[in-house]
Formats: sequence, structure tokens, C-alpha cells
Amino acid sequence: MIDIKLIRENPELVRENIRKKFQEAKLPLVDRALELDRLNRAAINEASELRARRNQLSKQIGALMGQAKKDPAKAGEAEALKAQVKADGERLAQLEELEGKYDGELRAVMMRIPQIIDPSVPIGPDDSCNVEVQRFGEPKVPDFPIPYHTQIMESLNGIDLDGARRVAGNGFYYLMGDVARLHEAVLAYARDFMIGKGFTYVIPPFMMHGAIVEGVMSQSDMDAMMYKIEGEDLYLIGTSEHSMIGRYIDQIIPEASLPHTLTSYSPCFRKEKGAHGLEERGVYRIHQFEKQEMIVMCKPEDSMTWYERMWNYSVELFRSMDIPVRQLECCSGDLADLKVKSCDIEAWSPRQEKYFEVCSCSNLGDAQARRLKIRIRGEDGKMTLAHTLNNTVVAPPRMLIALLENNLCADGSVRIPEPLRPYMGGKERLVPAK
RNA sequence: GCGGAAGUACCCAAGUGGCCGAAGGGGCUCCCCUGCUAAGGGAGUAGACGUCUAAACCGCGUGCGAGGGUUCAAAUCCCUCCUUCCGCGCCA
Repeated sequence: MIDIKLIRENPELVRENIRKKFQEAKLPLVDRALELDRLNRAAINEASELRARRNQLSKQIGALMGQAKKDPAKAGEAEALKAQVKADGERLAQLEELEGKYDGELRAVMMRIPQIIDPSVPIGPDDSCNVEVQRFGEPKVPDFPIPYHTQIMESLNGIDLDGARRVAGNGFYYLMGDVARLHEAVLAYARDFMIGKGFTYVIPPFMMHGAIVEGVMSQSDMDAMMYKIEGEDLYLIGTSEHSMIGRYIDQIIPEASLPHTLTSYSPCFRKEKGAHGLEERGVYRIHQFEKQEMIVMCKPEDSMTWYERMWNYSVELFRSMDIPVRQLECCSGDLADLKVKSCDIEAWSPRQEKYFEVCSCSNLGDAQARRLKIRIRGEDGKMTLAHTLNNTVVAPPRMLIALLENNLCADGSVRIPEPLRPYMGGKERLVPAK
């Protein structure tokens, strides 16, 4: 969400930004916003004047009522004033309705106008124009065939998808034995990795109220992703970012306490509406998974530095587990409307001989903060909107695919990367059953 | 989940329809006096949001847990909800 003042002062810049994102259909929204803003302010001004008059007259009525006890003639004057205020009341009620209407419509329009993207974002209409910036580690293809990840897991007696389907349907899994343990090892290692970077470990609520959901995501995302608890004003979180950022709603943060650098663990629940491709079977795209996340809330001038740092943490983490990765910069047309800049960290899949997404790092600028009213009180008392960023540390079911594929040996065993071994009881290798 | 009590500014707290955007105390800021591990006196102390403005000040509006309602007028009366505390129940 951008500042309405920016549209008032520089609508052309906002239009240009929309064109850069190849969303021409949204261009009329700019004029619509200007129109609604004008109408809204006119209504506010007229209503304010009426309220001011009501307050004044009501005071006079009070005084007259007091005098009327001694001088009955004053009662008539009071009645006359009452009638006038009552008459104003009807117009005021109309205006209040208009205020609500314009304000609501304006907000809806503003929600659809995209955040101004960073000048460094590559321009392109869709994900085919995303830019590979840099590779880390050698993408190797071994001379033996790499099976689909579920087969590797099955060979280790580590997964039961059939059972999960009976119990919860498609999109769920039972992880078992060493694979389940490896899943937890990855999470625990990633958690400690981030703690080592100075982040504060947080376990947030896994459910949240509707009002928070509306603050942290768009209506369309909500429909496509969120599970609602029947009969309660509660939704299951789709990522801990939701409850982590929601925590700051309507809050004023003292500048001295910034930056807030947090790493949160949570299960994530997603409907994942829409068609899923052949390569998204198994544990790639599922209704429930677990994730370690990083969240940073900082001063505006610091957000780009944090952005760079954050995606680099992901690279460092994956490299420490011997997984080759690359940084893929998101182009303008593929960038979500709330984001100023974002990139994916993709892990190498020796089976597909291509990279696939394992982390997504985003700088939201002040977009989220404006929606949620997250402000910073400066040392000088001035208020500014905070900048928010988030990045995946690791989402183990999916990253397990990369881990298993990249560490598979010709004999079918899986080498456990060094840093994970302490979390696996010292085990160095997973060996297939039989 | 049931019963009881409560939610007012940084904190405590008074306030049952107009004279209340809110007494009093504490804290904090500034000033004066005194002079040394202290004490006394005075002044100031909603923050926020919206609007107005080139911007700031001022003004106006909103604001007493939240949202509705009654009324010319609501901290105050009515309804719904939320939160906290105490007791009981249930549960890891």
C-alpha cells in the first residue's frame, strides 16, 4: 500500500510504476483514487464543521437548561436550539455514511495499487524475465540416476503418503524415522544458525483473527491460501510471517529498539488452490509444512542493507549443507504488489538438472507498515513508518528434496552434511532398508 | 466453560447526562531556592490520527478497552464483543 499523498503529488510516478509492472488495467485506479480522495475530504470537511457547530450549540443548550430553572422563558430558547441541532443531525448522518463509503472504497482502491518498486528491479512481464544474479557452488550431476524424492524417502522407510491421504487427504505426509529426524535436524540447525546471526528465536501463535489476516494479506491471497476454523474468528497461519508481523499492528516502536531481528518457527497451512504440476508431487507443495523464517523490522534507510544480508544468510546456510544454490532476482511483473524488491534462493536439483525455489526474500518497504500502522518514534519524537522484510530460513519438507538429491550416493545411501550430524545423534549416513 | 469484579492519559486514581479532554497523586521535563550523598517552591505534561497549510504553528474534528444504540448533548444510560483479575471446572 502506498501513501495517498504520493498519488496527490505525483500521480504520474504511480502510473509509471504500474506500467513497469505490466498492469495497465490498473491505470484507471489512480484517477479513481484521486476522485475518491477529493470526495472523501469534502465530506470530512463538511461533517467536521457540522460537528463543531453541534458541540457549540449543545454547550449553549446546557447553559440555557440551567438558567431555565430560574427563568422559564429560557426553556423556549433551548428548545429552538435543539431543533436546529437535530436538523443538522440529518445532514451529518448522510455525511458520515458518505465518509464511510468513500473511505472504504478508497482503501480498497489503494490496496490494489502496487508498491513503488526499487529502481534496481529488472523490468519484465512475468517470471520468464527473472534474472539469475549469481550461483553459489557447483551444480553437479552424478553419473547414476537420481530417483524422485519420494522414492528416496521410501527407500529409507521415511515417508507414508498413502496413510496421510487416508487420514487427511492429498497434500499431507507422514515423515518417519531418520527422515523425520532429519527434518527436525534441519529446523534445529537453521534455528541455531539464525540465533548465531543475532536473531531472536520466536514461537508465534499458529492461528490469528480475521482482522490480522486482512492486514497482512490481500483478499485474493486469503481465499487461495487460508484455512478458517469453523465457528471461530480464527485462521490457521499460512506462514509465521503472518502472526509475526501481525504482532506489530497499531504499534509505535521506539527507534532505539530497532532493528528487530527475529527468527520464527511455525507449521504453515495452505490451501494451495489451483493446478499443481507433475514436479510438485510428494512433499514439494503441501497443505501443511514447517518453516523457520526470518523477519526484520527496521528504519527505512536500513532496509536495503538488511535485504542483502538476509538473502546472503540463506545462501550461507544452504552452502553449509553442501547444496548448490543460485540467487534469482524477481522482475517487476512477477513481483507481488506489496513488495519493493524480492529474490528467490533456488537450490540445485541434480535430478531435474535445474534450480528450484527454496527461499524467498522480500523487502516490503513501508507497504505492510502503512496497512498495519506500524510506526517508529524517532529520538526526536517524529513518526515514520517502519520497513518490514522477511525471508525463508528453511522450509524442511521442500529443502529435504534438495538435501537428499544432492547428498545421495551411488549405493543409495544419503550422506548427512556435517553441521546436521550433532542433531542426528552423530549419524553420518542414512542407509536404505534391506 | 461457569460465577464474580474491573478496564479512564506514562503509572495509580476521582468521576452516574451539559460547568469534563477529563480532579488528585506519582513519575517525567523545565525554572527558582537551598547547597551536597537530601529537601522545598513554581510551571508544563494526552500520545495518536484526520482535516486545514507549500510546510510548520494555530484552529477544527475524532478520542475515557472496541463496536453499535439512545439523546440537542455520553467517560457517565442501553446492547454486543474483547481483555485482565479472583474463585470453580477442564486440560498438556
